[in-house]
Amino acid sequence: MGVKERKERQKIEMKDLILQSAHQLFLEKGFEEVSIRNIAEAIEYSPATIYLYFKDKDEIFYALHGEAFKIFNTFVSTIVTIKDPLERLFALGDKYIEFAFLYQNYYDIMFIMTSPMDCDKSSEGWKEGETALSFLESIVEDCIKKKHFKGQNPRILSFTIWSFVHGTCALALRNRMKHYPEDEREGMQVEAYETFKLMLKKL
Amino acid sequence: MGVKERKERQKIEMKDLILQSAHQLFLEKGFEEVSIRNIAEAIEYSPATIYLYFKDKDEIFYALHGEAFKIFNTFVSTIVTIKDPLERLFALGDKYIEFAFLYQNYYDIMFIMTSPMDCDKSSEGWKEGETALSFLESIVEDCIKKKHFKGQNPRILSFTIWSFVHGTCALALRNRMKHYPEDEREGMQVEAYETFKLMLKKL
Amino acid sequence: MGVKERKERQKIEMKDLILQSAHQLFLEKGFEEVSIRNIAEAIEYSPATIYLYFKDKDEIFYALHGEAFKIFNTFVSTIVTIKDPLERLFALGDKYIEFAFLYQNYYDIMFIMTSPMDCDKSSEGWKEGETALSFLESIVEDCIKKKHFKGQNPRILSFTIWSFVHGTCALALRNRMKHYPEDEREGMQVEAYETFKLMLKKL
Amino acid sequence: MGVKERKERQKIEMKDLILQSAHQLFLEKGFEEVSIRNIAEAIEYSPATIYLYFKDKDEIFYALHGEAFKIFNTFVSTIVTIKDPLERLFALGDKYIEFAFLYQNYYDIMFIMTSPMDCDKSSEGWKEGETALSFLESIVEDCIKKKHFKGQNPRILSFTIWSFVHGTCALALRNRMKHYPEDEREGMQVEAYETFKLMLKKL
DNA sequence: CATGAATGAGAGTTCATTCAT
DNA sequence: GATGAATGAACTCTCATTCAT
Repeated sequence: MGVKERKERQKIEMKDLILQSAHQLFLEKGFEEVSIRNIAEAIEYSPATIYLYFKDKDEIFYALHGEAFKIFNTFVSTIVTIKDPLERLFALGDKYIEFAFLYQNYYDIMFIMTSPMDCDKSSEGWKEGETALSFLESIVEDCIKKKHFKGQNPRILSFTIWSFVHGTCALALRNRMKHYPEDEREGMQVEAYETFKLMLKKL
Repeated sequence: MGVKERKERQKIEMKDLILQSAHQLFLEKGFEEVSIRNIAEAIEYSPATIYLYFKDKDEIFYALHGEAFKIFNTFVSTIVTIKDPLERLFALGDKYIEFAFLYQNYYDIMFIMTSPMDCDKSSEGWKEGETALSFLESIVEDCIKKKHFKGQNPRILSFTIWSFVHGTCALALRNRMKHYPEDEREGMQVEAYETFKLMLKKL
Repeated sequence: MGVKERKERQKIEMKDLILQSAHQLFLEKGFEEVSIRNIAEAIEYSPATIYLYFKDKDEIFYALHGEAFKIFNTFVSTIVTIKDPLERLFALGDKYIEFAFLYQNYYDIMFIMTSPMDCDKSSEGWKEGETALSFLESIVEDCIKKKHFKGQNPRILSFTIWSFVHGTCALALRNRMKHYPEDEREGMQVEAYETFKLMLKKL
Repeated sequence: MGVKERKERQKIEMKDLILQSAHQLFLEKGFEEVSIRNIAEAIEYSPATIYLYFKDKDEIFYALHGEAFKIFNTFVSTIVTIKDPLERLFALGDKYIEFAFLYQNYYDIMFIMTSPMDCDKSSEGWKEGETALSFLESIVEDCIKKKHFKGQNPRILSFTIWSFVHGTCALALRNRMKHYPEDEREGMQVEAYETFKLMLKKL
């Protein structure tokens, strides 16, 4: 019976290999530009092999979608050690923005891309998505417990915060800051977030 | 003598027909996924015909982009009559969000879609874009003159505001509010904006 | 009845205009690269207009074929004034080669291109072609009368000469001299012809 | 164990099949007029299949070009055994002309057809071309050593000879001897070459 | 007489996918 | 389990040509 398990393990390893390669290419070239062939070449297998592990191209990207959220959750979770809830909240924002720019293409899949997100298949991926959101909400609740954001509804406020950080990232990632001089854009991002934090503090 | 004019009009009508069709398809499938062939089929003309009216695929996109901004600017300009700058600012936000949901497709083209936006060709389309932005900035300046937002830089604050309203719209339009019950989503939008306005007031 | 003639004349003028334009473009861009559209644009008429004067693209090129020979014959005829037949023959060779490089694309139609030369339509064009050949043969005959080329058959010798000059031009025009350094090619052409003339003299 | 080899062989056979088909079509219609689709249809495969064996249209041409030169060099090399250099030279001419008529299509590709010959890619194909030329030049040099062609530069003289033989072949292959009665054409070829040889002897 | 509008056909090329081996 | 070979369908774009006006 060890055989079965070994096979199982190998299958998973191969899937991982494919996903990693796809991930890599994806970051380098963007979603549309990556072809099954590219992925296959990168791992030095034939395109046909890919189909032994994934039904079609979409399935690969659903998998990546799930993975993206896993990476995100891990990336962001380092802040749990921060005691003060407000500081923790601010640190979460930092991390969120950092992630968006570090893993631009993942961020894009997670929060911007249209494509096959609507389908039910993606439901697995979204489990992770909800985790992320709950994480934010629980921190906001902690803040409220500590007398911040008096009178605010944690869900609404969380969504407000999310809206801001997403907006600032999405505008940048989708190239909508061109009218600002190139060398100022990054600074503007930072300062806008500072401004938003100030607003939160005063709330 | 009306012949020339009629032809002129027909030409414009045809361009419009193409644009509308393209518009529709871009939104259903995304820029990359729409082909000249698709557009042609949709309007029941041959692909070659498209090229009589638009140089290439990009040109179609730029045309839509430009159009969208024109509509946007008109739509939003009704608020100029509001005396109080803070109220004017809030009304602008209302209008912005209203526009995003009323003209979802245009909004998408303007602020979300990936596209050949990087090229310089788009400069024309972006004139209108800058107009929109300056409009926001001037209102924020007016607010500052009236002693609101003490110590804030109008450009940064404008970008902060834009980030929020864009974020809230983009999450909704791109279907990222699925974990909220469907009948609450709209309300959350509204309340988040209320919260944000409150934050601005306290700033 | 003058009306009919005027119309006739105008028709010919228009045909000429088209041919001239085609000629021009043809020299600039080469046969394959010229489109009906190009020609139409150049004379500031619509493509459809071309079809009022020529049945199709081929017909234009048959016409050019005929014109090419006319130009060739005119170009070459200046040498008739040379008294000495051997010098006249040599001058003919000079002119031939000069023509080939001056009107590369015409030369190509006349002597190299495959295309529709086989068809019977081109018979008109070939009348002129035969004129050119007879011209050469008559000069060779003159040389023989003057005791050159003892014992040679003028037709054969004419063909020998034609073969050489054509060969040297065809190799150059069809880019088969690339292994010679670029700056030597022209010199080689000249010297090869000098060598050939020397051979003729010694014959 | 023969599997790998069989596959190898099949691959080569397929390449050959494509080349032969392309070869055929190029000659019937000319390089520009042949499409990948044509070739594919001719061998009853899909267009995409062609791309499994050749990078693009050009590569097919280069392959044919190279092949042609290889055959040519082999065909012509039989004359090396001839002792007397002048006779060897004349025999080379015979072989050249024989090749041209025996392998009309290859000759056309090698020396007549327009094509993407200008690119550097063709360098491989041209190695063989240069071999052919050096071969001629070395024979001419041998002749000179034996006191023929007094005072002549071997490169120039070689090009002169090449020009003649090419000219005579090219005029025939490209149907420019129509004004000579059909049954005389071959004889004229032969006699013209005889005349040329006589000229060389007297040089 | 001239043309604007339209198109069918075709170019080269790439891709996701399948299937016999 | 892995793949080489193959393909159908699609892509953007250009061209010669037609026809109603």
